[in-house]
Order: sequence, then C-alpha cells, then structure tokens
Amino acid sequence: MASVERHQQITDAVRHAGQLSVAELAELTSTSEMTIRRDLEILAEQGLLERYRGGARSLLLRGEEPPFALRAHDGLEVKQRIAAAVGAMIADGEAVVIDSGTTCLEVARALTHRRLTVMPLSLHAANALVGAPQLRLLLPGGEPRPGELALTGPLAEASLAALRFDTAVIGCCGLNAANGLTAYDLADAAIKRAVMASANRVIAVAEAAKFSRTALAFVAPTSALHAVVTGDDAPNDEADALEAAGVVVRRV
Amino acid sequence: MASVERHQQITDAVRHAGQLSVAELAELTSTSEMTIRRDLEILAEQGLLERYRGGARSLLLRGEEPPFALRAHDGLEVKQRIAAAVGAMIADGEAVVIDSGTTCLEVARALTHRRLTVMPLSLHAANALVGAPQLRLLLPGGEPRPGELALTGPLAEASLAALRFDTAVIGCCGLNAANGLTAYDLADAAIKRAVMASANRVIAVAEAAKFSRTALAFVAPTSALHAVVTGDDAPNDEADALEAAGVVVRRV
DNA sequence: TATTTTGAACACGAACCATGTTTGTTATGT
DNA sequence: ACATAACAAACATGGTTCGTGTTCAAAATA
Repeated sequence: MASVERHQQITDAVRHAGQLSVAELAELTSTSEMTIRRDLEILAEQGLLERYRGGARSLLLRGEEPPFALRAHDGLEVKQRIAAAVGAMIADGEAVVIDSGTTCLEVARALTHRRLTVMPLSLHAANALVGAPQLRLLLPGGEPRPGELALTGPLAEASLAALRFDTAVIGCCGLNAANGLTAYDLADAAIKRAVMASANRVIAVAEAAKFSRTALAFVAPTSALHAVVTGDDAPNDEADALEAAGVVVRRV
Repeated sequence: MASVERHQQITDAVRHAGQLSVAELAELTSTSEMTIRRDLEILAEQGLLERYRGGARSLLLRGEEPPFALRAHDGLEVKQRIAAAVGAMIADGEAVVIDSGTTCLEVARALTHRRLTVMPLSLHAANALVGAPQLRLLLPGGEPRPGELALTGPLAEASLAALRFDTAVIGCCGLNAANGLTAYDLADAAIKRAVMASANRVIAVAEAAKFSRTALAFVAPTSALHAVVTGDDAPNDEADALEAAGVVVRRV
C-alpha cells in the first residue's frame, strides 16, 4: 500500500502549507494529477481537507486534534509497547475499563486473549474485543462521537456510575505537572472523571509528546493517577515530577 | 465469491446429515479436500460445526436458532422490502429504537440517510449507522451476546428506562395469535419488553416463517403491537387475527 | 508399525485495486 | 461569448492479493 503513505504525505504537505495546488501535489508525490484528485476526494470525505478548484486547503487547524484514522497509525510501535506494559500490570480476573483513543485501542487489543471483564469506552475498542472467547465484554451507553466513536453523554456516565472497576486505563491529550491531565473534548473529560471515580486504580497511558501538550478540558491533577505508562523518550523532568507526586512511572 | 455459497452448502449438508466426511464434502462440492478443510476451519471458528478427524459434525441443533452470520443472508430481499416499508412508516425527526436481529439490521440500514435519532440494540446495527451524517446515534449499554451482538442486561434496561421513543421496531423469533411474540433468549425478551415500555408506537417486523414458530421466551401478546410488517407470503389466518386484535398489518 | 488425516509450503490463475491516459464536460477568466 | 484550465468518467494496464490445488512432512489413529 503505497497509497496510504501518499495520503499521509499529501495531508502533511497541505497542512504545512495551508493549501496546495493539484499540480504541486502531483509533482511532490511524482504521480499524475488524476491520482491526486482521487486522493483529494478521499481525504476530503474524511474531513481532512477541503477541495477547491485547482487544489485543496487543510482543515486541520493548528492545535486541533487530528482525526482518529490519522492518529491510529502514528507511532504504532510505541503504542503497542505501552499497551503490552499495561497488559502486564493487569491480573487475570480483573474488571477493567478502557478509555477511548488510539493508544487505549492498542491496550484493548493487547487484552483480547485475557480472562477479564472489560468495558471499552469507544466502539473501535468494542469491535476489537467482540468475539474474544474468555472476555466478558461490557458496553456503556452513550453517543458515539463521529470518527473517534467515543461514547459520551449522560447514558455513558450513568453506566459508569453503576459499576466499580479494579483498574481504569485512560488516555489523554495532554499530561504534565503544571496542568494535570487534559482532554480536547469537554464531554470526554466528563467521562474520564466518571471513569476515575469508579475505579480503584487509574493507569494513564501517554506517549512522550503528551507531556508537552495541554488541551482545553481539565480532567484531574496528576496526583489522582496511580501509574503512568509512557515511551522511553519521555522527558525526565516530567517523569520525576510524577514520581514525586507518588505516581508509578513505567517507561517502555 | 463462490466460497460463501460453498460454505452455505457445506453447512446445510452437514446439518442435514448430522455429520459428513471431508471426502464426501469434497465430492459434493467438487473441490479438493484441502479446500474443504480450510472451509471447515472457518466454519468451526464461527461455531457452525465441530471438526473431528476425517470430517465434521453439525452444531446446529434442531429448533435452536441458527447463528447470525447464517441468517443475515437468508431471505435478504424480503427483509429489505420489509425494512423499506418500515422506513416509510417513520417520519423525519422521530426518535426510534431498533431491536437486534437480521431483519432489524436491514431496517437500520434503511434509515441510514434519514434525519432521525436512533438507538440500535445491537452492535451490528450500530456499526452500520456509524458515520451517518444526519443521524443522531444513541447506544444503550449492556453485554453484547456473541455473534448476535445484541446488547442485553441491566445496563441496557437502565438505558432504555431513561428514554422515551416515538417508535420501536422490534424483531422476534416467533409471532402468532396463540402464543404472542416470543424470543429464543431470555435476556433478549426482557430487553424487548423494556423497549415496548419506553416507546409510544411498536412496529414488529416478521418474515412469514415467524408466524409458524414459537420460541421459549414469551415477550408480549400480539395486542401490545401497533403494527406488523411482514412479507406477502404471510398466512392469511394469522394476518386476520392480528387485524382483529387491532394491529395494523402491512404485507410487502 | 502401517495407514490415514492433517496442515504447512509452494505454485498457479483469477479477480481486484491502484494508477495512468484519453476524452468529453464543466467551470473560470478575459 | 470565447478560450483556457480543471475536472471526472471511461478504458487500459500493471501489480497485488485471494482462493484453490498440489506436494510433502508431521501427527494421529488403527
């Protein structure tokens, strides 16, 4: 599949330049203009960019969260390492709630063949877990946000309020000592808080980039976490601050 | 895809004979034994049959409900006609809850491009509706039953109890004047009752075969229904009995 | 131990997908 | 209104994948 990386290339180039012409993109990727047009059609359908006559402009604003399909393939190896480490921290028989997001989706995949009770908070993870023989799968209600398929809203919160989990695995958009754990989406932040309230142990997953980012919605201070699993390239000062706050830090 | 109809052929033959050898199946389908083995591996994974050395035996017991994947392609045209008719009975802007099952899945598909609020009771339907632009999608909580992916249990009932719908579309395993609406699964029957309690109007969908069948779990008498949509080959006496009970009957 | 069944490995062919080219249509600018 | 550029549909082509058959070594059964 050379096409997916060309799509990535186009998306990146358009995002960086703001807008680019079909001819420029054809030259950049050394393909025909027709191929570029077909690509742009697909990418526009995914909401990544907007076509205009002669080219396309990016719809990914600075600071805005890129769509799920894009993030899913980004840094997959790190996410899988993190997911494996989280899996090792969970004992058979536990009841686990897994947040939405691409890293948490990998965690769900890593737990597929375990003997556990699992409640995923996104349909992506739910679909990944369907059919797992030893797994007891539990779904919260809610409204799936387009693309992300994260279940939010009163129904989701009610589902969480009715349950108590051994472990919660939550993702985040930003995580640092100064601003705590933050999320892009307000409804998502509310869910994360509900999750943390109904779990005995909270494990946060966060690639290194998350430490230097802060999103709109505040969820909780870092002291509310019991453990953070991150990549081996996480900044030392943030890791130290977490440990000083009593959080177990695992770098993989 | 000639393979799917060969799978169907194998499943039917094995179910009819109880068990068959690899050689017999190879001759029946005029393929190689290796292909049969690969097919059996797939079918065994789906729980349709059980392999033993030299052949396979059916796991589909008489009277038991065949698995979802099998029913989904059976009588698809009728189901789609029924689904279209149901769609015509629903007005834009309504809040609709859609039951699990293959016929209801078609109803969900028929509503994809409508402007509605929809709560599907199975993950199959949920996945079919994800990404529909004009649709407000709402999911109940619950435990997805393997294969069927119908959401059941206390979480699902709680989600339903919190909502009021304009219309409920429910499927069934059996439907006739003598035994009312019946379902194979107890948990499913409980959900159907909850659905009916939280909807102003109840439309049941039922292919003709459902009228001559009665399943284990009683859900409700036919008088609890407002309308029944069925195929044009539905038995007259049952249709008359329904109309006598004040139920609108639509045959398509 | 002899025989049969099985599944992994390789090979072949068909179907499918992505790409490029051509051509007619549509939109834009002067 | 005309000329030009961009677009999209239609067709052809090359590459890839998927399904199937064959062969052979390993495993299970008698």
